[in-house]
Order: sequence, then C-alpha cells, then structure tokens
Amino acid sequence: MYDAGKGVIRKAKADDYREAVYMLTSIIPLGKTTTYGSIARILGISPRLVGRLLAENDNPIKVPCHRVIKSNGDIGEYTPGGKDVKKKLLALEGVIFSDHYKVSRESIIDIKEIVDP
DNA sequence: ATTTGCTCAGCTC
DNA sequence: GAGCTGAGCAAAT
Repeated sequence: MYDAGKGVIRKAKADDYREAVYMLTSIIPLGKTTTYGSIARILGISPRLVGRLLAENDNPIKVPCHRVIKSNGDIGEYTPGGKDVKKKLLALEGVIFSDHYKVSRESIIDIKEIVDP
C-alpha cells in the first residue's frame, strides 16, 4: 500500500495482508473449506504467510480459521485447542471427512469460486 | 505413497 | 547482519 501524498510508503507487510486474509477467510460459506494455497495465490503471497497470519488472528469469531485447511485435504494445525477441536467444528458445520484428519475433497472449494464465481 | 526442494515474513542469535 | 522457523505447496521419485 502506498501513501504517495505524504511520501510515506507503508510496506506491504503482514499487517496489510492480515486484513485481506481475514476478509477472505470470513467469506467462506458454511460447510465448505478452503486451502491456504488458494488464499495465498489470490493475495500473491506465500502459503506459509497465510498460516502465520491466521495463527495470529485476534478475532476468531469473525475469522473462522478452522475453515482453512491444507491443499491435500489434510487439516493443518490449529492453535486454539488443536486439530481435534478443529475437526469437530468442521464436522459440525457439515464438512465431510474422508479420514479422521482428512477432509473429503467435495467439501473443499477454491477461494476464487467465492470471490469470482 | 513418500521424499525433496522451495518460499518468505517474522523471530532469534 | 546472518540464520532458523513455520497453521504449506508442488514436483519429482
């Protein structure tokens, strides 16, 4: 982001991406999941960044980080409570699981399908 | 199915 | 200032 008027350049750091990541995460429909890679690709950042930002999210209510999983369908990590809680939450929302820690591919959608259907 | 290499902001030394 | 770490990804084996 740039603020040319003041000649101040705000570096595109985690703070700037944070908003975008949160927004994208919060628009994931109930019962569906997305991958870190999808988000990262839209924002033009690396997948690990997405995870790092979500890990530091200060608003778990508004940002359902549990709806973001790995691209291979496996659940990533989950700071508040661990994977078990994450899986439980997802299952409760209607996400289909093929294995104990793997989400069925049908419950995974690309974030792009949401922002640009 | 498993191993390997890549990525890049943040934290630590 | 240099190096390690990590809520991952993708390609090669």
